[in-house]
Amino acid sequence: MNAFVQMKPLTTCERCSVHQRALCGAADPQLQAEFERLSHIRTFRAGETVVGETEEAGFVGNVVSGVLRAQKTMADGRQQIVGLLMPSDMFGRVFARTSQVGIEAATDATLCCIDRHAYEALLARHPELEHRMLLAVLDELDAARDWMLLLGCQSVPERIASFLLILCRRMRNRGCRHGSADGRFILGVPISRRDMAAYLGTTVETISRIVHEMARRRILRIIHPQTFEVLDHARLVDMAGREELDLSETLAGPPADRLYRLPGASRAAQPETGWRKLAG
Amino acid sequence: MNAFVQMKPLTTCERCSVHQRALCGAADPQLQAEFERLSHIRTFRAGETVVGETEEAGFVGNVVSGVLRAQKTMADGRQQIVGLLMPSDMFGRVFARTSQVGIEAATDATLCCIDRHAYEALLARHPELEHRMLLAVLDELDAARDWMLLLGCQSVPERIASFLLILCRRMRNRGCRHGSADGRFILGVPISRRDMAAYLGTTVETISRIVHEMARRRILRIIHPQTFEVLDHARLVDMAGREELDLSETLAGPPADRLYRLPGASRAAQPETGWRKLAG
DNA sequence: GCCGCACCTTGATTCAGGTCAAGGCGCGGC
DNA sequence: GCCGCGCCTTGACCTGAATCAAGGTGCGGC
Repeated sequence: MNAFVQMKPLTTCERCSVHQRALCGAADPQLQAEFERLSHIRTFRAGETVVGETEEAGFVGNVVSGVLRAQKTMADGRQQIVGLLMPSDMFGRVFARTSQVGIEAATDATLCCIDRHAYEALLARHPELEHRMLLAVLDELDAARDWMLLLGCQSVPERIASFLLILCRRMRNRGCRHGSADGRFILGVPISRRDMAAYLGTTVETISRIVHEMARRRILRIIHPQTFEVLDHARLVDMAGREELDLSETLAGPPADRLYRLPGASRAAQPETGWRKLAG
Repeated sequence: MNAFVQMKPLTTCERCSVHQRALCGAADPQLQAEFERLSHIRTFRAGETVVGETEEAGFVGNVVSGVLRAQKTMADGRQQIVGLLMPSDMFGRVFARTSQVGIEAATDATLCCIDRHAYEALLARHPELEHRMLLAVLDELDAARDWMLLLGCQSVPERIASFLLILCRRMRNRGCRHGSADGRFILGVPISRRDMAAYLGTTVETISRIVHEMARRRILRIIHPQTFEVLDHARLVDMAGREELDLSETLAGPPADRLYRLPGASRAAQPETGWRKLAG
């Protein structure tokens, strides 16, 4: 495409940092104009509630910057974070009064919001948009099931390693090839220990202990409570006990067409405990 | 509608027991004819694999009878069941080579199968079908997140009580007002202890202990390892620690517009242990 | 009937990780 | 600077549930 074609000034949406990744970015010009007209930017401070768990949200939207947590709370206050929403991720529940998932800002955040009913109408008028939405929701469902495996089967050290690897992958997928320019891999964790605990189904104390043990073993270095340097990626993968989280091929070059190994022989094998198997 | 209108003989699909509940049942006549032409019935014996976890499934479909388990397996053999599929539920993953979820028959099962690509083509040609699919997948996502709360926050006794309440609800939703005619509530658990353990993120031994303890406390009666009589529904709800699983209103009559209580004061409250709080 | 197998139960023991308690650290406000 | 608060860390201790180890039970096959 010729550069001169773009002489026309960019619209607000076209200048949006997540426009390329979000659903709205794939829309045709007419639909984009509708998005432009219907959506508006809202900002939230860390800790503010975007959508209460039990309230009917009037709007849905996309994260433009910052991180949201999607969480569920039990009557006695126990909480589980069921998803971390990063820039370009959708939030909110269409076609239902409520999904019983609350949305809060985990960091200061900028959101692109759109009235829920207006968005539903848009989906009804634009099957291709609804199709892309279906693909996105199917991916979310896959991710949720993956997290069920983590919560149901993995030890806490394995969960922490898996979480860090997923953060690594997300960073890489968003184009940050390394966290730092000099080839070291700096990993920023965008949430507090408390949120990590609520996401991983554990406690802040246990996370602190395990992260420090990982530092003692030179798997990572703690630069700051929320900033690590990954020193030994291979052992991090080992620790996660889940080869599909291995990123080595994306570090080394383009991914080979992956070969998935068969499940282990025993149907009810026990975990080789995180620490025990990594003699150290 | 007049009975005479139905003089025309029913098609195979129209005679299908899940036709009313499944996606295909909502289709217009022309689309239904396509379903009729493209789908075929397959049967599986308990334990057989419908779709391997790592293989590309050529087909998707609906459960007609029996129960399937959707599961994920780690390299060392640990397994997590991420969903139980009952009659009228969909299985399989459209628009992806694989979703890393295996499907196995938990009981003998009859499935209505359709070629995946044919189904995708159908979705592309029929936006109203795709819309209904989106609604179904959104519901599945809600359910998956609910299960994440169970796995991440609840004690094993709470999980078991929640599971039994969910089974009660499903039975009721499918129109079985009581499990038995004489007003007693008989609950058939359609899966083995092993599958319950893999679904609830625990072990068969722990399930056995807790179920028997529940029997000792007269919360339920064990008629058979997979058949219980629910004796004390209220204490079962208490034990689950999750009021939204309460079915009393559906037992008593039409649901009142539910009032959801606010989350507890403390953000990191601890569970009152299943047994302790039910002094017994 | 009897065997063999899969599934379930029960008891003893262990241990991962939660709980409780006590600081440390960093940072914003005054 | 100094205070106070929120967040993180660390240690001691406890316990819920996993693990290990026997049996029991029911059922299909022969």
